[in-house]
Order: sequence, then C-alpha cells, then structure tokens
Amino acid sequence: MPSLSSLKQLQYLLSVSEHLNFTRAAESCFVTQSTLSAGLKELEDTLSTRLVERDRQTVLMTPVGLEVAQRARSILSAAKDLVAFTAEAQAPMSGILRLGVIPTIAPFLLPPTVKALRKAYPQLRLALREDLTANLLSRLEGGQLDMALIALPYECSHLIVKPLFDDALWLVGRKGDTQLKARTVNVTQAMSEQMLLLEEGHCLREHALYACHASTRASHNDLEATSLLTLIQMIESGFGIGLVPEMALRSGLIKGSTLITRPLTKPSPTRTIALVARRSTPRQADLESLAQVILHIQTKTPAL
Amino acid sequence: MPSLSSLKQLQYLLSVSEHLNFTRAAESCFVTQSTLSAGLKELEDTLSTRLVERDRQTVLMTPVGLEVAQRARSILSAAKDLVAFTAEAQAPMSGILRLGVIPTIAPFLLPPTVKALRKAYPQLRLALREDLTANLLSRLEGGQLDMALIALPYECSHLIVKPLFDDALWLVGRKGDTQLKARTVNVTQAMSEQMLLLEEGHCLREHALYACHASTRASHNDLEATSLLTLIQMIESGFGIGLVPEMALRSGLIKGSTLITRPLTKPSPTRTIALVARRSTPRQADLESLAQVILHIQTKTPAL
DNA sequence: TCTTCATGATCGAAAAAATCGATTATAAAC
DNA sequence: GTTTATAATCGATTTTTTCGATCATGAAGA
Repeated sequence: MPSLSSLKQLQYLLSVSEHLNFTRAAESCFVTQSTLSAGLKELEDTLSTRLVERDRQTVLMTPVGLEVAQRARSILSAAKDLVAFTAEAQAPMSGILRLGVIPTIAPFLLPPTVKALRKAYPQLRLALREDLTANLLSRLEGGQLDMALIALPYECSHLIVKPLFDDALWLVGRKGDTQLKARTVNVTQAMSEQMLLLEEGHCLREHALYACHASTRASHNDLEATSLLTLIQMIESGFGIGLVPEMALRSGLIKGSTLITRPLTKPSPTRTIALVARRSTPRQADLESLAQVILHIQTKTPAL
Repeated sequence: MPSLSSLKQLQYLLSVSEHLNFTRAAESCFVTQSTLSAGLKELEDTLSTRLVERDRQTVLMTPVGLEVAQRARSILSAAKDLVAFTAEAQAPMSGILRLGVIPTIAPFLLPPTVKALRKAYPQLRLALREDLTANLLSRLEGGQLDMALIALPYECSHLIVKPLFDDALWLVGRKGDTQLKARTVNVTQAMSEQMLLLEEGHCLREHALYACHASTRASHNDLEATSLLTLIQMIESGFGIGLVPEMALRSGLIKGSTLITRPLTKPSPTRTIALVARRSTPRQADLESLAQVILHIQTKTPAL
C-alpha cells in the first residue's frame, strides 16, 4: 500500500479544485505551473487514480477527486491546527505547568504564588502536586512533573537547581519555657532530646536533625508529627519543642496559639528553598519566571 | 506562520512517542537513527517547540509533544484513509457512477440494467438522471455526469461514443386501421399527417420525423405527447398513429391495450442506442463494462 | 483559412532535501 | 576502568523538487 508523501501535493489538488485552472492554481501556491502539474501527477500516480480530468481546454474534478479534495482539506486544516497549537503552547508561561511542592512549603508559599501567577500569567494553568521530595524528584525524572519546589540541602545533582532564598529554622516552644529565655538561643543536647520531629521522609526532619547535630535518631513513632500543623499542636500539648521554618511562622502557623518563637544564634541553621527541573526541560525560561515570582512574593512577605 | 512540510516527520514523532528510544523508533520507520534525529529536529524547528526531551540516557515526551503526537496520529490516519478510499474507488465498476438516460430509453432499459448491475457489481452505486439528450450532454460536459445512454443519430463528436445496438421504429395504430393491413408497412404521406409526435426536445421526435421524410413540422401543441406512455394513450384514443421504438414494445408498452404494431419495410428506420462519455473520462473501462451489461440484456430480451 | 491566445504536458538543468554511514560525546552499568 | 547504550553531528551521496523553456492543441478572432 502506497502512502502519501507530501502535504504539498494535497494543497495542489485543493487549489486546482478551487481554480479549475492549473496556471492560476499554481500561482496561488507560489509555484510554477510545471511544478504543480508534476505534483498533481505524482499524487495521482501514488493513488493510481485520476483525480482531475483535464485537457488543454477544461479542468474537471472527477468524483473521486472531489472526495479526495474534501479529505485533503480536512487533513491540511488539521495540520494547520497542529502548528497553531504549538505556536500557542510555546508562549512563555502558558499551557499546563506541572509543579510539585513539598508539604513543608506548600501551605505557606503556594497560596500567594498561585494568586500572583494567575494575575501575571493568565494563560498558565498550574497542575499541582504536594508530596515528599523523593517522590517529587522521581516524578520529575519520569516526566510527570515539569518542576518542583523543594528544600535544600538535598541530593539533586542531576537536576537544574535554582536556589531561591534561605529559610531559617526557628525554635518553637511554650511560653515560660526557661530554655527560651534569651532572644536568640542555641540548641543544647537537652533541647535536642525534647525535639519533636516530622515523620520519616520529610526533608525538614533531616534539616532539623542536622541543626541538632544529630545525623539520625531512632523514631519514637507515637511522638512524630505528620505535618507542621500537627507538630505545633504537639508542642502546645507539652510534648516538647520544635524547629519550624521561618516561612511557616511568617504565614501565621502559630497565630492564635500561646507558643513563643526564637531565632537560633548565628550561623543559624537554615534550609534553602529551591526550584528544580530536569536538565533537559524545555521550560528553562519558565523556571526563571516562576523563580522571580516566588522571590518577589518572599520579599513582600513581612518579616517576623 | 510556518507549515508542516512532511508527514514523515509526524511519523517519526509518533514512533518516538511509542518507543521512547530513537534507535528503535528509527528502525520501525525503516530509516537510520541519524535520519530520524534530523527529521524530528526539523519538525521541532518548524514548530519552534521542544516536542521530545532527550539526552543520551532518556527520552521523554514533553506535554506539548504528547498533544502533537496525538494530533499527528489523527492526521496520519486521515492520510491513510484517503489512500484507502482511492484504492477502493479505483476498482473497476465501483463507487458512484452518475448515469444519464433519455426518457425514451429509461423506462425500458433501466430496470433490467440496474438489476443486472446490482448483481454483477455490488460495489457500484448508480446515480441516475432521466433527462433530454441536450441536458444530459451538457451535464456530461460540465462534469456532473459520468456517462449517458442516448439515441443516435445525435451530434456528439466531442464525446466518446459507444454504439450498442439498433432499435427499430415500429408503427403503432388501432386494430382495424386499414393502413396497417400489411405485415410490414411504408410510411405514406397520409400516414405522416396522422403521425403523433413527442414534444420538442425528445430526440425520438426527430427520429420519427426523419422516418416520415419530414425534417420539421409545425407543432400542434395540443396534439403532442410528453412521453411514450401518453403517446400510446393518445393513439388508443384515436388521435392518430405513432412510431414507437421496438425496445418499448418489447418491454410491454402496449400490453393490455388493443393496439397493433407493424414493422416498417426495410431499410426500416432505426435509432441507435449508444453510451457516451467525455473523451477525458477516467472510466473508459467502466464504459465498456456497462456496454457489455446492456448488450447482454438486450440479447436476452425476447424479440417481438 | 490563418493567426493568435490560452493552457497543460514535458524535458533537462539546477537547486534543495533527505538519507546514510561513520564518528563523537556522554552517562550508566559492569 | 572498561564496556555498553544512546543521541547528536558531519560530510558525502542520492533523491526529490523546482524551475524555465518549449511543445502541443483546441478555441477565438481576423
């Protein structure tokens, strides 16, 4: 079975069916009459069917030719649509952007980010996923995500990493806790032992442990929080103290509670918020744009 | 706005989206990997959009690439259908055949012809038009008809003419008409004057006039028939006599009436039934096939 | 009847493109 | 450290496309 080689030939046929005149049809295709003649002939040869009845006086479409022209019209229009589709999709910050965000960032950074994006780039549609860093990165590699918003340090040398800003860890405890008397505090061994952590998998757990100068810790399952919100609840209930990102505090995580916060003495432990993408991503420009939006939000958020 | 140049490139994209591997995709397209690489690159350049994310380890479709692949699939399938359509249509005696037939042939020849065609060529769909010769020929020239079944003599030098068989004219009159005593008769001057004719435009009118040795005749409008059937009715009503094609008699035109028929003395006036088509018709083979079918029917129809 | 005009087919040359084979580069696997 | 798998790249070759010129032919006009 032969197959169509060229869309141009279909265009020729279409043009002939409109003009019923080879010379004018050729003109409208910006080729010479001989080119069009040859092209149409080749199409007819490919299909081994006469599509156009012609002699030196008259040009007539055969019934098959008319039907083929109709089909050609629809094929060419689909091809045009395809081009138009990519033209629209290629616009920066438009189309669907699949963005992953870790749970210790999402509730605090996402609401203002989404709002700002909607305003700045109405063509952009965000498909969001909140998940642990490891899952996000594996989805990133698998092509199910375009970018991810995560916290460093984290091993991601195989990715494009765009660090955005540092997010300090603050100590959170109950009012009256004698350990939190000073304006800035150090994490002592004693405090480390009272430290409540998020459950395994959250990068913030590792960052907190690092701040406690402890690389690992046996997990007391019943004393681990599943989210920053539950962590706060546990602190308030007197289970211990916690290390919470400044970002969360800024966005009002402990508002309405009786807890107090203390920055840690310099060099204070921090995590670094970063935007990552596959090295081969076609959206490098969008990565920059998104980074700018998030940074702008960060600078506008009032400090503690 | 750029436009797609090649369907092959769409095929490449599709193949890559299936294999997620350039080398194997290339194999399945029967080209080398370098060819496929170049083709895909050109497609991406044409669309100025990354469709496939790739490095030396992994191949991933971009979201746009996936959508484009989907569209490519539908375009390629439409192209395939187009080819398949012509392949089917090009089969001899298939598709739509637009056939014109004059009113003095249609009622007699068409029923058995259609029946035979349906049996012999079930793929063939007849689009029939019953009309005067002049109208049929002009539609033929205009490409609205593929063939016509007419009666000669008629000026049609610009057409392919396939004479089928001669159709003698018989005299029809009332039983007891003394002019019709002999087994074969001559058209006398007196008979000519009683001759009932079809209205202007029917070629049979001219053929009858020729048999009467009269080239023209003033039309007595109220004494002209609009069809052979009405002509017969008028004869029966005693308005005169008529010249009727043998074909009509064979198919039972005067069955049930009291009329009698007489052949004319040799050389008896005849019309010649012929199949005509544009010189440039792509259905010359079908013309022959149709001619054979009609001839076969004619030989099987019992003589008078 | 002869000439001119309009038109599609055809041919050879030139230009453009597609394709291939070989090579390179690179990261992963062993 | 070597091998393997893979896509990009390059130059040469082949194939295709395009053009311009010419031919052939029927119609229209003189």
